Amino acid sequence: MRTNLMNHQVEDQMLLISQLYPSLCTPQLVPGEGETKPRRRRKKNKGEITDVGTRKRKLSAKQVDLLELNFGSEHKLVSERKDRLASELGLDPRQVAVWFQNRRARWKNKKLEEEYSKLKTAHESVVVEKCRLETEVHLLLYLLLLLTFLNICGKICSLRVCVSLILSFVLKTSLSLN
Amino acid sequence: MRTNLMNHQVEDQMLLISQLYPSLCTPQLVPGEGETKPRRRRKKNKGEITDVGTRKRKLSAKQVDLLELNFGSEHKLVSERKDRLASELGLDPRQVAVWFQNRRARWKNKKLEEEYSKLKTAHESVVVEKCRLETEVHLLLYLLLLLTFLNICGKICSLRVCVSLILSFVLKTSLSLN
DNA sequence: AACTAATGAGCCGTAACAAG
DNA sequence: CTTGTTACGGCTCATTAGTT
Repeated sequence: MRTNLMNHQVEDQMLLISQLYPSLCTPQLVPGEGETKPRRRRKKNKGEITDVGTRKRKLSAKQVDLLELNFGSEHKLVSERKDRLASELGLDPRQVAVWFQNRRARWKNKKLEEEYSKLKTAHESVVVEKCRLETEVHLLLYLLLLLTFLNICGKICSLRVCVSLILSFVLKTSLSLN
Repeated sequence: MRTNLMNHQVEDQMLLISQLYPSLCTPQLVPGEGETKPRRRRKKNKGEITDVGTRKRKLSAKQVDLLELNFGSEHKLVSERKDRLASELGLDPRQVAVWFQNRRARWKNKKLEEEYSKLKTAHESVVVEKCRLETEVHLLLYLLLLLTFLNICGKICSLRVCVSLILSFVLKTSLSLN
């Protein structure tokens, strides 16, 4: 709750104040008075010296709105539209052109930022999927190993069965021969 | 930042400004009476673009070099160093502070760009690896299928061998019994 | 001690300009 | 026009210092 509440409409009042009490705006230039205690309660309007020279450096919200509207429909600016806008807004055509230039630059930067965040999310999702695939590969390798092992075991068992069968056959025949 | 304040004063303060920063004072600021909005150094359409002596809007290469040197050693700026730099460069301390602020902003943007390109390369490599893993998964699935098939075939063959063995055994015994 | 206003410094957004 | 640079206004935060 400070001077930041004083916005566009208050500027004129501040201007009036600064005109009525010009000494308030230049306290540092005359610091020799009242050195005893009154250090506090210096003019609080120090931040916005909306003097005659500095008036309206920033465009008003209404002007910006209209400019944004026009920018939304078309980023480029032909001189015809520029002049029309300038007269509508009460601005210098040069100011309108500069505003559009800066706006385009800002838009470009914002675009880049968007690209960055998009790329970031895409990257993260791809990383997640890569991890998933890695675990899948590990699982599949394990399965492959297991299956091979089982295959070998099966072969061994089959071999054992065959061997036992052959042995029993041989035994039986030798016994029967005896 | 009292000088910042004085920058916003009315015409009677302009004398002070010009005394403090004669090289920076733009002459069109002094007669700032009829200008409604555009207060700032504005004179591009005036005939006296050629008074280079009073202009000096851009810092000289030498000044920028020294500033860059100092920025390289330390991005932050304590008031002591700021004042020293300002006196060394013949600049307003406010200008030095502003320059460092802008330089930090530029550095930040550059950093972001670097981050972007780094992220991009990382993203691309991860995408490549993901594709590799996908083909690997496909290959492993194929191998798994093949091995399972071979396993089944092997079992069938083993079964056939066993059956033939058993059959021959039965035949032999029956023959020997006969 | 708690409260509160003033102040200083930093960051952000942006106007204006300059150079290319 | 685009890109880069200088400067300013507004905001936040931490610190300081007068008031209660």
